[in-house]
Amino acid sequence: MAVTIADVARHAGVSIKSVSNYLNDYPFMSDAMRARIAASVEALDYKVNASARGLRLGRTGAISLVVPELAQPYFAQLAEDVVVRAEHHGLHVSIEMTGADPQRELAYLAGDRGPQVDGLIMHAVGLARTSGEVTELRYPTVLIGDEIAAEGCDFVTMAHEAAAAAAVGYLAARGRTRIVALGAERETDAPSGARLRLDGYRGGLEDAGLAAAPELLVPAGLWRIGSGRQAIEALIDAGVEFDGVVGFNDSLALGAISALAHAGLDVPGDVSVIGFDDIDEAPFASPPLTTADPSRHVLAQTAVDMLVERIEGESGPARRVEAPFHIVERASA
Amino acid sequence: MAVTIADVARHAGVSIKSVSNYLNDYPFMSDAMRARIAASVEALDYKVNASARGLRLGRTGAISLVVPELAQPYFAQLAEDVVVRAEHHGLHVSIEMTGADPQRELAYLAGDRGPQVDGLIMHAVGLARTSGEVTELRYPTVLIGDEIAAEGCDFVTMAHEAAAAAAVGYLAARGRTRIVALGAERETDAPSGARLRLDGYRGGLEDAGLAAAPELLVPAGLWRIGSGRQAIEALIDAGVEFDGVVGFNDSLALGAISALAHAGLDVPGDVSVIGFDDIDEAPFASPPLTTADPSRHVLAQTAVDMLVERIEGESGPARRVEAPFHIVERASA
DNA sequence: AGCCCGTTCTACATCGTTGTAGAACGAGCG
DNA sequence: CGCTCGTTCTACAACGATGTAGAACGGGCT
Repeated sequence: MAVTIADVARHAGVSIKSVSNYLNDYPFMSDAMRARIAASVEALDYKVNASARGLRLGRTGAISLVVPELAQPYFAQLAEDVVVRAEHHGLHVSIEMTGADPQRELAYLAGDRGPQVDGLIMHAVGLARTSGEVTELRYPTVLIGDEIAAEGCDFVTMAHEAAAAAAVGYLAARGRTRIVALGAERETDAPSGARLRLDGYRGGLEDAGLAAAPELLVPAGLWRIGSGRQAIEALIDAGVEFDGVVGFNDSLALGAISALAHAGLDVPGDVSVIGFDDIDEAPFASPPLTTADPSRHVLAQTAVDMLVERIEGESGPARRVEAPFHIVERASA
Repeated sequence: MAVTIADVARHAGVSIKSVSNYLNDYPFMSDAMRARIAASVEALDYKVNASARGLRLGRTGAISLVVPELAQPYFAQLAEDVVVRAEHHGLHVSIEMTGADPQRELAYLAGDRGPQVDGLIMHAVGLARTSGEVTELRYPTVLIGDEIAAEGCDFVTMAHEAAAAAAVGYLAARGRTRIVALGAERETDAPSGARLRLDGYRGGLEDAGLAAAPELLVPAGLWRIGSGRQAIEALIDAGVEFDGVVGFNDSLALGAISALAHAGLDVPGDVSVIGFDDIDEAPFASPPLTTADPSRHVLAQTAVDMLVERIEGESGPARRVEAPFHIVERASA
């Protein structure tokens, strides 16, 4: 049986509450008592029981981070940023995966899945593509990246549209005229990140005076490197002409580079490629990947900080923060 | 205030214990009662309080996964495998990072850091390089990857040595004679993965009748793509001749490919590169990365399953499982 | 009828912690 | 001396769930 606060109290010859006070840095305590208790804690190797404390305080000291897949570099790196920032607030992070399934995303928001936590950070991509309203929220919640129709929860989002437009502009300025949108989805009304990036792509084309061509709108399922590779291979096989690719994330762009290299095409000689996210691997691709950086660190940090404020009782209206972006110039475009 | 089991009982007009029985699928209950309670649970949107249940049962329903960095693809993908397998057992996973710091690794093992959980899976790399004995274990623990001197905890490890030797053999069979060990550490007595891979490298060299050369032993700090790139750039700058690289993980190997491409060297024409891990990105590098696959999925799955057995009371002697490896042939070597 | 037994339900104690209320103490004041 | 006040400590209740013990019931047996 684990050693409890009562064991420590007995060992130190003091009351249970005094031990509790010691553990919680209660200021009105003699140094002698503090020392006695410290010695007993040490001697018995006492550790507080988080369940009991959680029950008493109504807090668990943990938050959930819900993402589609951890294996995607962008989400893994986001998760690392979130874990580090949460630790800064003394919180632990339980990580859950949805596979971009809207049902699962909903279940996490409603608290039907996942561990009990004090708050939730979710990067919803499945739900963002459907247009239902989410009303059931079990915990203080911060949504990251994509926006969904949900009441009273904070958003930390990125400049999907402006960044995508800038990426297209970047390619157009370098003389590219047939630019693929890699990751383009079928139409939805919901303002998902994917949809906004597509809007930005269209806007960028228009700004540059380029014609839109439906065959250049290439969907890619889950935005993994393998999907990007397959999609571009298929495009080449189909004989579609193109001289630029905007990958809607870096994994897709890296997949495109892989497909182009395989087909014997030069990047950026024959085709320029630009990505989105600036994942850690981007500088090391061949060629190094030019990309739109939506400030992942800022996103993660802001999301955690906002969530902590909510957990601590902040009850103002729902907030919306948009992180800045900038184009990181490398050699692929 | 959240709705409790007592609220449900009152609403349904039954005792608290009956609600508890319902929630725990107690078999001796009339269907009428079951239905009444189900309706009340639904009506009040009742969710069990994990802290209270945890306090009563002495279980939290969560395990910790402790890794050096989540941003490294290998650990991210391992984490995904662990989360998926844990979910299969109804467990949640809290992820912690150590930055490979032995002090932090120790603190997690001793339960001085991290949330309260039912068990711990750790990929220790800092501790594996020191040779102290670890005796304090707070939870049932499974160590993954590297072995450390710890009493009574299960290991799930991989064929570090044999795989590294096979990788060297693979390059040697293709006529490579000056083979770099990328990720070689300074000597330690502790049988860390890094050390075992180096031993395997040496053995492979010997088997192939090749001479060892100290300038081909290249350390790389944290095994990230950037470290691999830097190390190989420095090697080229120093004028060291080599025609093969064994990356001690895939990120390092990918960094090597990046450095070689940057220097205008052809892979595998001028230099063959082989990695270790078979991360998801390996097939999509230019050229696709040949690598030693230590069966990451098996590792993760076995670790979780063994931990679950321990949590459920299995008390046999410490076990040691070694996952098989095989070389995945692609184009980089 | 009287008994046992399985089913169905309830009351109560308990897990380990922290908040509340208040006791005991000495110092400072009139 | 008697009072208040701040400090230091203690006893007890409470958080929300589950295990134990046992009550009440009806059916089947002798």
